Amino acid sequence: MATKVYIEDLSKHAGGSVTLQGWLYNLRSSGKIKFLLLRDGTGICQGVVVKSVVGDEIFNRAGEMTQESSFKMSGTIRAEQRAPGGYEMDVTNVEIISIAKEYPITPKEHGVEFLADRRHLWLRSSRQHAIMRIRHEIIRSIREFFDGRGFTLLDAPIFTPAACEGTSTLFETEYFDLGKAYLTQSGQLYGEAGAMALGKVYVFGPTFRAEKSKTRRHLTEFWMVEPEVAFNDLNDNMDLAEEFLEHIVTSVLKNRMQELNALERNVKVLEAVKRPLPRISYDQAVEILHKNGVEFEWGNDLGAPDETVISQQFDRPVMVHRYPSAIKAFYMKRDPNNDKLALAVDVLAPEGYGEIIGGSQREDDYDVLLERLKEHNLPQEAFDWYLDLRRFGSVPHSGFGMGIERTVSWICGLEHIRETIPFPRMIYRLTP
RNA sequence: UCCGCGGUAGCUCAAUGGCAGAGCACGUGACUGUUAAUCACGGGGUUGUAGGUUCGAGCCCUACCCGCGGAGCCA
Repeated sequence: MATKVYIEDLSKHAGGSVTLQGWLYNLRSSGKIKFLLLRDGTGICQGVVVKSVVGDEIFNRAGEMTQESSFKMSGTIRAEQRAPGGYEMDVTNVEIISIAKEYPITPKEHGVEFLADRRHLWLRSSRQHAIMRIRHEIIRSIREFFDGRGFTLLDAPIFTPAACEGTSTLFETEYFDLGKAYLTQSGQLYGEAGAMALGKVYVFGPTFRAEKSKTRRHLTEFWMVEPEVAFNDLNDNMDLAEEFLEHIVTSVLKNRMQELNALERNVKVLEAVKRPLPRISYDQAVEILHKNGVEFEWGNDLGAPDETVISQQFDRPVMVHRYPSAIKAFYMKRDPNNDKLALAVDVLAPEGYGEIIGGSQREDDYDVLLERLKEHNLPQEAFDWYLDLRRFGSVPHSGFGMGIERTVSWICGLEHIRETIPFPRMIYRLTP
């Protein structure tokens, strides 16, 4: 048996004799010559099986395989201009591992429900493969960004005793003798505790929202990365966010161009993501809406169609800051120059992908924060530990949260968020 | 929760109230350069469920089930 190699490393083995292991992506036959497309998770390579070269037994064996049968093929690697990957194999031997039953996902069109029901198989398709590789690159670059800047990863709990923004959107479960527990909808409050301990932290994990949303932008379970930095004000926070986004997009362009091409993504849009990102106030955003003929009343939150209109004015993500405090969370600090505004910032992705980042400078004054809790009718006991952060050496601090799946959706240019995560959880989907 | 669209072969979809169809997939055969290969032949159906109108319903009506998209909410 020749050396076992992966398809992504084939360029190092040109002219060499190797073995590939994988699954049959497709088979084309022309009488005395067969073309086997082997998929191994790193790429797809075509093996050319010629009857007069391998003999009847191996030739017929190759023809027995069905789509997604697992097998090994050995032979010589040759540069081939016609091959999508640049190389193909002149096969000398084929070894079947397992013949697949009739595979439901053919290289033709399928409907959404059909594919979603077979998500565990759908992941094998080249398009899903490309998305998962880009998702991984995004996550890798996120960790690289923070790890390279002195941040400490702080894992927040998933079971929480109370809501951080009200209970209506929380998944609830029984927790032994301690009553109800909720699945976290954000690790932020714990991130703030971490920032007071370690200065610069990031929380990275799954979050849960029981919103009955049924759109292409919503999951009930999604991943969020949430940096929190002591002594950062709102401007520092925006500086961090734009440097962060630039780093992620640059990394994907550098390391996953092949996958972006497989998705037919227009990379010009991504190449434009360079600092500085435009920063506009909520007031300016409202002006833009009015100029574009959108009826919008100051004080309302921006809806998805409003965000699209605003983002279409720019060629890169846009930061909208200083929203009306009435529509923002209790922990956001008010603007000292205008009590009606919160020191909040949302980053809107281009092309109508909407909000991918939401953040703020946090309220650091004990008395003000206590007042906000009361205004929002939140139970003070549940937040006593959080108030401690203001009792014992409170400092200005800021942070933001970025939704991984919306970011993947935008960078990949996808129609629907369900393709951005291996096994999506949505209001009407819990399987597979 | 509300609004809109849809459900016909394994898949994607056609079918003026009048014989249930095509492409792909699958099976058999042909083919030494195929790229979602091509060509020939073949097997494949309780038209989402229940009722109603009609000489006759995939098509019209009622209810329900399921799916998709959007709004609100949010990342």
